[in-house]
Amino acid sequence: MTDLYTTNALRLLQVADNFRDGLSGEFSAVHGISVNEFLLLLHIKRSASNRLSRVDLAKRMHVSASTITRMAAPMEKVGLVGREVDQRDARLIFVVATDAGQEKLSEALATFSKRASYLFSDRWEVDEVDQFASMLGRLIGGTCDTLA
Amino acid sequence: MTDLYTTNALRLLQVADNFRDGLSGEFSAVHGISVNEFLLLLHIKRSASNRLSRVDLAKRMHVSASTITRMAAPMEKVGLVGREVDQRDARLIFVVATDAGQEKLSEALATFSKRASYLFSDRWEVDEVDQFASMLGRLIGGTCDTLA
DNA sequence: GCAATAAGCTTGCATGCGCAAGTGATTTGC
DNA sequence: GCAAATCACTTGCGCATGCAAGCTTATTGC
Repeated sequence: MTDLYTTNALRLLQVADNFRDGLSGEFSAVHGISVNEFLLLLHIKRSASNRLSRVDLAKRMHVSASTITRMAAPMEKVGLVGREVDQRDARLIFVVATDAGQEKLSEALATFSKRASYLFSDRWEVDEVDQFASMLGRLIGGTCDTLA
Repeated sequence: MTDLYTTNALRLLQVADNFRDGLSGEFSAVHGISVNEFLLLLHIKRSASNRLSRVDLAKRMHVSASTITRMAAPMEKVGLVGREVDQRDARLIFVVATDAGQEKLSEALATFSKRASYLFSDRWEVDEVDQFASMLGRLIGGTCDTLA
């Protein structure tokens, strides 16, 4: 049949898909944002100075720069994020979270954590969760700016 | 900060994204198919009778029925899949893999396995891989038709 | 200094996808 | 038996996204 590496990779994709799908539904219904909008806010909050340039966001989120432009526009309109310019480099336009944006992130993060708990807590021992975290940490490696 | 469940879920999404992105690039460059087209072929191969109806495929792949219709059309045109009708129920249109489709799947599966090996083998002990498989298996649960 | 190159961002175009409506085939209720 | 409901599939429409081209601003080479 197929080796264990392959099986693991397939299951990894499947589990992530399932989780993301469920999350997407609850996010749009309860908070009115998409998973990617949530991740955008989260990346900003986890950044060093609470703001990120568009290309920086694009790299961290694994999307193109144009996607960031088109994601940020409606979020500005709704008041979740604002823009700041760099004094030194007029090319840079930072995305910052407004108070409303931070509030929205906080609510969405609660939903996220709730679903994460459902995923693990019922069927897992505490030390297994620890070990799983360490395994995932190694899989992420140093390849990208880590979110968690 | 954030609890371990949340961290794990974030990392899970991140690892899956990374893997899928890399896979997508190599698939389109080397095999000329998308990840979803690969998964479609794989679902058919893993099915009981080497063929699946469109709604069946949609459920297993977590996409809408219209997506299957639109994915299958170009794959038929290129000769990777064919269609079979059910004698009993004229509504059903099964998707089957042609010889070329099975060949393509086989090549793509080799690429997939190679990348899966890269992901795990360098940094993992054998029994860790075992344990990871069991953990992912529990995360998938009985919620959906399993692919691996 | 100034031309050439590069970086950050935006926009036009094409693609992939979900949702809702439509069509034809089958099952159900009575 | 037949009308109504259900199911499998397709199609029109809108949204999200990547790629390539273009614009503006910085940097580099000389």
